[in-house]
Amino acid sequence: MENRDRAERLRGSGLVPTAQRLAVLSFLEGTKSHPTAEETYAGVKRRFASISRATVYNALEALKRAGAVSELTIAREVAHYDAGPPSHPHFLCRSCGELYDLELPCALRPGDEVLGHRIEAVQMSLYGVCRTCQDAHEIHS
Amino acid sequence: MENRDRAERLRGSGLVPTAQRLAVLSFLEGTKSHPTAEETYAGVKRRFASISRATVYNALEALKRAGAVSELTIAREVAHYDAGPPSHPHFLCRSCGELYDLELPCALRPGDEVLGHRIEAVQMSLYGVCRTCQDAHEIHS
DNA sequence: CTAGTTGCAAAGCATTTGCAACTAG
DNA sequence: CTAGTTGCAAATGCTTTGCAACTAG
Repeated sequence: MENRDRAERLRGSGLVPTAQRLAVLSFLEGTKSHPTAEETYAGVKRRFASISRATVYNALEALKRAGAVSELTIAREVAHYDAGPPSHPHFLCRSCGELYDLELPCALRPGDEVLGHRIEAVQMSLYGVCRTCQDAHEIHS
Repeated sequence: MENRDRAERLRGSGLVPTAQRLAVLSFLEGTKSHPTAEETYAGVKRRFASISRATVYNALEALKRAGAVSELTIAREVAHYDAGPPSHPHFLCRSCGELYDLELPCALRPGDEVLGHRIEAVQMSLYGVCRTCQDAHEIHS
């Protein structure tokens, strides 16, 4: 019953830990992909049939505020959400569309200050062709 | 008549240097802000009244392909465009919405390889409260 | 009560698409 | 001719909003 912990965490951030929010958070923590808001809606709806789209969007916003999830703006069309540790770089392959987590430290971190600006979140986004797609291409050539 | 140079540059990248594309490129090079596609459309339309929205979007896409401009996905809702040197970090203030260029070197650069993935573009996005807004807030407290 | 949340449907808006007309080679 | 571009209007699709009903304290 990890939900106890989740509820505590949210309460600690000043958020009412509603069933809907816990369902969203639990869904995001249970996946290693980086679901979009729509994917999150679809995924959560499977276990929580009555949840509405607006509520999922609200929950994502609230969880983001609470620091429980982070929003990736690496792709132009849609936001992706990540419940993992914040501030690691991401890599988006333009060939297959796969979104990778890179386990590298980032030079800048939330809490740092740059030129007087207070940093609360950092996103390092890398774009290119992933290893797998490069290999696949070699085979065909 | 810098447009000669621009045209050459585009041709070199395999792009037909149409008047519309040159107008878009020239507009972006002439501003230090980071216009959205809509702002670019509005700005270019002032000098090139007949240009259409779709053409501006097409041109931005083409210029991006050619490496003449880069697209910032720092904000969720809209793409911003930058004709400046690629790969410097950007800072978005959540209080005033201002988008700052940070004149810092980035550890990773296009052409590098990370874990086998070939990097073609890098975006370092920082979010928080800018110096100006922090100062303004202090005054009120 | 009061403030915060939910669910629904409708609206908003940035971006894309279909397509016919145009242009450069 | 042929491929690439343009301009227009309509469509798409993610996200937000308005609002009434519900809930916790």
